[in-house]
Amino acid sequence: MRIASWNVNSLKVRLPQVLDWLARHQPDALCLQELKLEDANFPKAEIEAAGYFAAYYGQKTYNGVAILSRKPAKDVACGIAGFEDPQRRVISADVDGVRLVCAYVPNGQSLDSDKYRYKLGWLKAFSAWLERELAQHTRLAVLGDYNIAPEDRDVHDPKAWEGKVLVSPLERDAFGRLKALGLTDSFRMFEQPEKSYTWWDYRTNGFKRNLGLRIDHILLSTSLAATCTGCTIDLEPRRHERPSDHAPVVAELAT
DNA sequence: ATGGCTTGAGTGTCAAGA
Repeated sequence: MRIASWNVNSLKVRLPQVLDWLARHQPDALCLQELKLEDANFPKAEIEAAGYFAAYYGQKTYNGVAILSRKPAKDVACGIAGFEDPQRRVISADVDGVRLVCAYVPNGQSLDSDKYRYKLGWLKAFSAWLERELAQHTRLAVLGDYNIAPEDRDVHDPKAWEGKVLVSPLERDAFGRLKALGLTDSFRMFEQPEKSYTWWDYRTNGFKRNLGLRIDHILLSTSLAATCTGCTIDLEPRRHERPSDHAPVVAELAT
C-alpha cells in the first residue's frame, strides 16, 4: 500500500498537477492540505474521472483537507472530536483497513503571535485526540503538514531559524509528544540524503538553493511502522511551473 | 532590507503562508 501527503497550496491552481501525480504514482491514498476552496467547489468529477474517491473538508480561502483513495473511504470524520475549531484542518477515514488522519497543523506566524498560542493549543488537543484514536485503531497513520521541523537536521540553516516559528522548543516538544504516543516518523526509519526538505520559500528562490525545511511528515502507529518499507520525498513536482511550495511525501507499506 | 513570492478576495491592496 502506498500512502502520500501533499500540501498543494490551492487545489484549484494545482489540480492539473495533482491529477498528473496520481496518474504517475498510483497511490492507494493521497492526503491533501490547503485546498483553499469550499466543498461546493471541490473538483469531485475530475478526481473521480482519475479513478479516485474523495472525502473532503474545505472552507473558503484558507485551510481545507482531503483524502483521495483508490478504494472508498469508510467512517469519514471531520475535525478533532471535542475541539471546537472554525478552521478546517483535519479529516480522517478508513482506507483498506488503515485509519488515515490527514492534518494541516497551524503555522503559528511568530512566537509572540496569538496564532502561535492557537497552534500550541491546537497541538495539545490533537495529541489528546490521537491518543484516543490510537486506542481504537491499531493500524493508524497521521499524514500532513505539521508545520514543525522536528530537529536541526530538518532545517537548512538552524542558526538563522533560531527564535522563529516551526522550530521552537515548544513546537518540537509537541512533536515529541506525538511520538511518545507510539507514532514513528517514517522518514527517519530509513537512511536518507542529507538536507532532505519538504518546503522551500517561494521568495528566496529557496528550492534552487535547497534552502528548505522538513515540515511535512507521515507518522505511523507501531503495528503500521512494522510494515513500512520506505519513505521518500518526491522533489519532481516542486520543479514544475507554478509549483506548490511543498513537495509530496510518500510511504510504502507492505500490506 | 521585518524584504524577496504565491494565493484568494475582489479591482485597492490586503491577509496569510512558513
